[in-house]
Amino acid sequence: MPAFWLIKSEPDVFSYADLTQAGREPWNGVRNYQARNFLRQMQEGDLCLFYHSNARPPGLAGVARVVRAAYPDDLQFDPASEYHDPRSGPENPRWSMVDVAPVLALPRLLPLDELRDLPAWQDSPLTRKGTRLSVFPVTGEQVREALAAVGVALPPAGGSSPA
DNA sequence: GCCAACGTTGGC
DNA sequence: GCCAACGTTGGC
Repeated sequence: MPAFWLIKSEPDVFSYADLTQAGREPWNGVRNYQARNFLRQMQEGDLCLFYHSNARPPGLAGVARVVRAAYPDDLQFDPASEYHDPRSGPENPRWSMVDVAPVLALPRLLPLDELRDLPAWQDSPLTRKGTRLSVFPVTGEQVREALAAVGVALPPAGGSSPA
């Protein structure tokens, strides 16, 4: 039974369309412990709602799938990277990443404003004021409601099974 | 271990 | 571009 997550990205930096084009992408650069801990819980096959933050409007753009579970984020070792962490070394990697692949582009962006109106989204790090967490779990009901709002169903690619 | 200063996130 | 909220850093 796959779990469900939400991952944020600024579309100016990396959009869902970019993921579609890339086919697969390491989800690197996460430098927050709570988000990292969620990354480490991800399993291959888990589905991720792909959220566009710092966008107009912000909202859900697509669904992605975890295609590789957590492994060390290579950018932390790269002095030239803005994500370099001098406290981290190959023997004591501090930061993790997963690989994700596109599953489904939503037929239209589902804006944050509409998400706020959905019953299952009343209590979420996304809609809670002041929360900036960029990776967190969502419920199956949240996924179902969000997809229903744009007229699509849970993609079978995630391995969702009937009850 | 406290806490002020600072940096970042992200909606507006 | 503004700014509220929050995480991290570092002096003590």
